[in-house]
Order: sequence, then structure tokens, then C-alpha cells
Amino acid sequence: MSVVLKRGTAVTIRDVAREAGVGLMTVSRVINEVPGHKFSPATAQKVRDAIDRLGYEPNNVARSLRGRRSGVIGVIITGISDPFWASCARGVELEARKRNYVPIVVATDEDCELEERQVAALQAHRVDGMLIASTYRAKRTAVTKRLANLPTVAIDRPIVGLKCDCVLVDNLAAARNATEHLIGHGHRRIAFAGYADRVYTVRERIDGYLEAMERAGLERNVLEGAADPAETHRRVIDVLKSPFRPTAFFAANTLVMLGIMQAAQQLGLNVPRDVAITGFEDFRWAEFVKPGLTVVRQPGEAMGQRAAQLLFDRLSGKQGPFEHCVLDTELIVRESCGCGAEAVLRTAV
Amino acid sequence: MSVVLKRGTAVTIRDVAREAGVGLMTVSRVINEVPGHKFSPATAQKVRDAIDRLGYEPNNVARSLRGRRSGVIGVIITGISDPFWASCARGVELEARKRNYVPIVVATDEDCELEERQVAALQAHRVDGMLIASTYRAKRTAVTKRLANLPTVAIDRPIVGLKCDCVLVDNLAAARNATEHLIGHGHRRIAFAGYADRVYTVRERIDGYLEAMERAGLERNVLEGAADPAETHRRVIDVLKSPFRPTAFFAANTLVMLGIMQAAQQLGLNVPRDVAITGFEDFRWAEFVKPGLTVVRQPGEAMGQRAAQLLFDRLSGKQGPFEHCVLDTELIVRESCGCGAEAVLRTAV
DNA sequence: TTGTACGCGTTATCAA
DNA sequence: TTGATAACGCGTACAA
Repeated sequence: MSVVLKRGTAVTIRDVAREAGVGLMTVSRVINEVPGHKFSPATAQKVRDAIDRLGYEPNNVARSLRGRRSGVIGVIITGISDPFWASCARGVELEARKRNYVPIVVATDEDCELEERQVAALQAHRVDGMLIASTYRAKRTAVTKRLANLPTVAIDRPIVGLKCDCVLVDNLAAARNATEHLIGHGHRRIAFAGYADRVYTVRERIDGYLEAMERAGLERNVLEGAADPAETHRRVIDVLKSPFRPTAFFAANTLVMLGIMQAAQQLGLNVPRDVAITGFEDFRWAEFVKPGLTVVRQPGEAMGQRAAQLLFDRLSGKQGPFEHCVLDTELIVRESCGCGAEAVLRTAV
Repeated sequence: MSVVLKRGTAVTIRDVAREAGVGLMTVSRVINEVPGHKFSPATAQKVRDAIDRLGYEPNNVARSLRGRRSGVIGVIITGISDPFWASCARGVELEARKRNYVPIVVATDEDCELEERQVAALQAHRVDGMLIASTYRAKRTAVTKRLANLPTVAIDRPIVGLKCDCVLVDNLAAARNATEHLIGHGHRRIAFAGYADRVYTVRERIDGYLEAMERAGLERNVLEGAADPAETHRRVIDVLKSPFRPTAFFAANTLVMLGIMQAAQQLGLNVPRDVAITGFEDFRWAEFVKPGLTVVRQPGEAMGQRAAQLLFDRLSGKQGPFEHCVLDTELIVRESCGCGAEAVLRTAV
């Protein structure tokens, strides 16, 4: 791609120096407010005036090249348009802004190969650090090797084969909790509905479901191998027509819940009377959906913030051992589970 | 903030050259696959081998400084966590990825001053171009001046005092349309509910509402000056208790719709029987909200994509006049307006 | 307190 | 076809 950019307005520190009638370094020092340095106030003012007159803007690119700091952090998430990741991205941006950093946010779509390319791209841009929601891999790969040399915080999921700071929620406990809530309502045939079970968080949620069922001595039924929401939807309909005929579902995420609701509607089944549901991920309208959805709420924005904080701590030179930060989830009890009134049960960490 | 970064893995083009036993430029040319250049295949292979052995990674920062292309575009939107803007950001990222570009996405929170700072920050990072949803200002400001020298595409809203490519939807027509739909249901006392009326899109929606009411010869009632959702909520309750007592609302966005729904619930009013509603912004669960929400759907992802395309066209040197691109909206008719069955009416451009 | 020289990693230009 | 050199804009290290 041939690129045409105007260079007309490329005011440099040199132009400012000339305009102010001082040396280069004086300008640089004024701009950076070098701590142990005293200026004659007059000089400083001359420089500031010149900067204003010329509309000079420091060139971060040159700074990055010269110094060892780009002022950019990389953020690699599953997909930007997902509400959970969107609020996570917001949390990151808030923290970055406080420190005059900017984030480059890119998506993986849960594609390992794309993830590799995105990591490489961000490294080429010399980001100072990385926040990453890595897609699960069986073994260490190039990604691990690349990240070993870069301050990195794993977000939402640990990275196989890489020791680093991380911010997670206890998916397993939350899922077990939500499943036990259904069991508490007297359900005995409860199915797990989800997809993309190579994703770490999904696997954890499956394990949580399995644990709850096992403890209660109930038959377990994971709708496995579904690759996407549409297929999950078909599987749900199949199992609802099968002899097993679940009276309740635990759904791995909002999309799956939506699929189950649609399936129930299609089969003329009432939620929660004929089919009860609990799931993952709260959203703004959940209370107005009928029936109100009982879901595990994850602190998306807080995750982003916390992760960014950990990263900036490292960039500031913090040494200590890697932090393993687990944030609380809440089970927001509404109606789809069979409950009448709304209540909030906080999951212990 | 003192920054500590490892420089251990800083393999440069120079190291590669030495390793391969060739000159700097040969390496550079191999990497960039300079078009009109022939290499002895042996040399090219030597270089490639050396790159692999050393794990060399081009330094985009140095490239940006030397060349006139950073490979980064700036994206300034209202807020990343809003679903509309999130899908817009996704559209941008998809287009950027195709061209080996990365986006820096930052938010303004509808704050003019913050917007200025964000523009400055992105310019400091020498982004090659900018996509911006600018907050309305009465007159030209520093932002306008800054953007005049940078390839810019206005997204969702035009920029006062700046001629540039833009991608919009016809908010006025869509709002008029949605209001007329209510009028068609026989409503005569229809109020406009919204906030942040200094935002361009909100003003357009108000105008659309006003136009529809005027054409029908109906009394207009804009709940003005509400600064945030909470206040809007109070205003809605007030007006529902007032003599005017609207039988229907046109809501400026989803949050406002939510507020109206809550207010109605609180007052024991049935939607749509006692109070009908149409609004702006569709979302995934809208069909499961009871009653189903009748809303104007905006093509968020397509807006992001289109805007990015326009920008990259300019970066490729496209000259012509500025494009003014208006994307279609749809009125998704569900139940909150008073309709029974679902239907989709496409708004003409 | 202020200024000069050098180098960060890359590419454009020119010479070989 | 290849290589040497000079920028790009800034900050560190030193000298004045």
C-alpha cells in the first residue's frame, strides 16, 4: 500500500529551539520537566511560547526508538464486540489513560494461528507490555516464547507454559454453584450446554458442572462437540426430545442461554416450569427478559482494570513473585432458575 | 513512571546482515520484498535463514520514524463498552487487520476536553489516520485544526468546521419514522425522552421526532436538559404523572428505553397498552424482552468497516472529493409500539 | 544552567 | 544486484 502523508506540519523540537532562540536540550528538558533541573523561568516561558506558536507535538515514535518505552500496551482479546470483553477493554483503557498510555486492542476470534500473528504484530510495534486472553493450546508454542521476554498479564485465562501475572475468576466454582442452585430446586436431569470446549473458561465451567452433579450423585450430560451457537441450538432441541429429557440446563454463556430460550419457545416449553436455566454472563437487559435470567455475573471492567494495574506495576519496575488474582463473581438469581424473587448470592473466592 | 524493559532480544537488521554475511540493505530489501528488485536466490535464502536463526522481528517504531507510515490508525469513540461502539470497533479492526494495520482505540465519554487530549495523544503516536466520533461543539476548535492535517473519517457524526469523509446514518429520518409509527397506532400525546442533547445524533433524533409531530399537527413534548439516565428516569415519571400524560414515548437510545420500562413498571403501567415505546439501537436480547422492543437498528459493524475502508483508500492516495456515506437503518417492529407480530421496515436512504 | 555529539533501527539515495 | 551513508526526531552522556 503506497502511503501519502503530508509532512507539512512536522514541527520538531529543533524548530521550537530555533523559534525560542535556545538550544535543543533546553526544549527537551522543558517538555519533559526533568526533575533535578532548574531553568531560568524566562527561558522556560520562551520555550513554552514557541511550542504554542508552532503547535509542536512531541513525537512519540522518536521517543520510543530513542528511549525504551513506547507508551503503548497491547491487548489481545477474543472479540471486541462481546459485551464482556468490551467492558474489559474499557477497564484497560481507563487505567492506561491515567498513565498517558494508549492500548492497541486486537482480537483472536479464538483462533490460535491468528493469536500468534497478533502477538507478532504487537511486538513489531514494540508495545511495552501485553494483556492477553490466550486461546488454549495443549503445549507451549511460539506465543509462549515471544511473551517470555515481554511484561505480560494473562487475563481471564492462564497461558499454558508461561509463568506470569494473571487475573481470573473462579469459573469452576461459579459453575458448580449455579448448577447446585438448580439441584437445590429439585432438578435431577440437568444438562450442560455450551460450545468451543477447547476454551479454558468453558472447560472450567464444564468441570464445575460435573463436580456439582457428581457430588449430588446425578447423571451427567454434557452436550459436547458443538462448534457454534447454531449447532448448540440443534443439540438442545435433540436432547429435549430424547429420553433423557432434561428439566434444566446450565448454559456456558449468554449466547447459549439465548439458544435454549429459543429452543424452548419453539417446542412450546415454558421456562422455568418445563425447563429451568442458569447461565453465565449478566447483561443490562437481563432483568427485563421474561423470565428474568439467573446468571453468573463476571466483573469485566474490574478485570480489565486490575490486569492493567498489574502490568503497569511491572512496567514501573515492581519485582516480587507473579500475582495470581482471582476476582469475585456473583450469582444473580432471577426467575429462569425457578426462583420467584430476585436475590444475589456472592460466590466466595 | 520509570520503565524497565529487557533489551535482551533486540535483534536488529544489522545482526541479521552480519549473520548472513551481507550488507544492511540486502536484508532490508529481502524483508520488504522491494518490487523492482532482483536478488540472487542464494543471497535471499541466506538472509531468510539468518532471520529464522536469530528470530529477527522488524521494528515498526524505527520504520515509522524513518518512513512516513506508522501502521497505526487512531479510533476515537464515545465509549468502548457501549454495544454499538463495540461492534463499530470490531468492524474497524477487521478492516485494519486485512492491511496489517492495528487500531489504537480510545474513548471520549462525550467530554470535549478529553476528546482534545485523546486526539493529541494519538497524534503524538503518529497515527497514519483517524476515525472519530466527535462530540458536538458550537465552533471550530483545536481538534479541527489538528485533524486538518491528518487523513480523517468522521464516524456517526460530522465534525463541525472540518471537511472530511464521513459515514453516518440518517438519524433524523429514522427517528421521524419511528415516531410516525407511533402516530400510526393512534397515539396523540407522544413525548421524546433522551439526554445529552448536545450530542449530534441526539439532536438529529429530536428533530426527527419534532418533524413527525409537526406534520401530524400534534403537540410536541421533549424532555429536555436531562443530563443522564437517572435524571431521565425521574423526568419520565414526572411527565407520566402530569396532565400531559403521554400515551407513548420515543426514546433516544436503549438506556432511555430501559428507564421508561422501569418507570412504567414502577407506576404499574402496562407496555404497550398504557404506554407504548419505540427507540433506538437494537441488541441481541431485544426479542426476549417482554414486550419485545420496537427499535431502530443501526449497522454498527458496517459503519466501522466502511469508515476504515474510506480511510485506507485515502492512505493509498485516493484523491477525489470527500465522501458522505449514509448507511441504511431498519425499524425492527416488535411489540413495545403496540404491534402484534414482528416485521421489518427498511428505512429508505 | 545550557549546549554538542552520538546513537536508537530503519529505509532512500546514491555509488559501485 | 549489492553496499555505504545519511537522514528520521529525540534523549543520554558529557562538556562548557
